[in-house]
Amino acid sequence: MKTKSTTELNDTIYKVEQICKSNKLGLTQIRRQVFEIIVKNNKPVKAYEILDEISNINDKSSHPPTVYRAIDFLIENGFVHKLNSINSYVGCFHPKANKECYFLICKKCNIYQECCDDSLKDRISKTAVHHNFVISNTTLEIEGHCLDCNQK
Amino acid sequence: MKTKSTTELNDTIYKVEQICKSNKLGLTQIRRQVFEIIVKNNKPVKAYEILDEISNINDKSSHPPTVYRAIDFLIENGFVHKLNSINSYVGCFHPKANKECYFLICKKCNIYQECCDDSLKDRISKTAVHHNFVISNTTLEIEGHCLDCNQK
DNA sequence: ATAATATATGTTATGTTATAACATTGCAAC
DNA sequence: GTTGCAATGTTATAACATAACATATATTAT
Repeated sequence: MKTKSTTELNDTIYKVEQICKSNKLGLTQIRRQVFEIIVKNNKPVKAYEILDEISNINDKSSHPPTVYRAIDFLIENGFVHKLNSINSYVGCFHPKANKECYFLICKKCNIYQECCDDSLKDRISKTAVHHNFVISNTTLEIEGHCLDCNQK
Repeated sequence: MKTKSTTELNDTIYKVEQICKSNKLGLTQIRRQVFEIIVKNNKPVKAYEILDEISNINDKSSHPPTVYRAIDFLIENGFVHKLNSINSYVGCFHPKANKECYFLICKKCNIYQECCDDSLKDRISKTAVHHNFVISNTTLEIEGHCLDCNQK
């Protein structure tokens, strides 16, 4: 699975900054730090891993609520997604473009890919309609093995 | 959302008993109790709720591993599914028929429905193929509101 | 029947993930 | 400059889950 380039990472961070600016969302230092930790990791990150990194960066120990609050902010605004199946967080590489994101998670190398194609989205929404159900939030996480790991 | 009838519940329990018998799976007392608690609740159940009920039934306090081990057995054999988005467990009403199950979960009344249609399954598997990905496990949980709750 | 083995359960302790509740700070608007 | 609000700090604890080892129960081979 292809990892993200530095350019992609910086673009993503820049994009989020712009969105926050134009929407008057307070991208405070901590929120920014948490976001950077998540996107730069390039793999799903755990809340307590973020907590450790934040503590290191700022040279003083932080507490869980600090991190969870930042994560909440980032999720609310579509900059980060939670992978429920592995209690981890990942950056969104097309913030605001998709409300819903679907993921492929490689169990071996732990790298993930977003797979938000419309046909899948359509299929899910048709399923909901068929059951008279109004969607507020969808979790689709496909675990397995990516091409690289499968060939090894 | 329609709840399950007593007949359906009993059928499900009976079916699981038969599957265990013919596959030489030890459906021990605790495993059976945990399964019954899950299916009879008719809504997603939390591990510690099960723990309480088990303790009541058996008139002595049980410990978390007892419940989690039973859950593991039931999940491994396809009798129960975990809803990762809400850390809860639900019974499967067509055990063994589907390896993967997809769910609609009403945030208001907390009732859930399975929605394992083939077209959805196909779409997901096509998505995986398209990304050169081999699926081992899929989590699809659609949260929102069911017809009844929406009309209120 | 009995020993050997495997399977399941009991028990204690602890690890991991997440939030409640309240105090404090920083900053903008009046 | 004080009121109000958003964000953060801090303490404590809730909620979810497993490791590790002891004991019991079932299965099987002899």
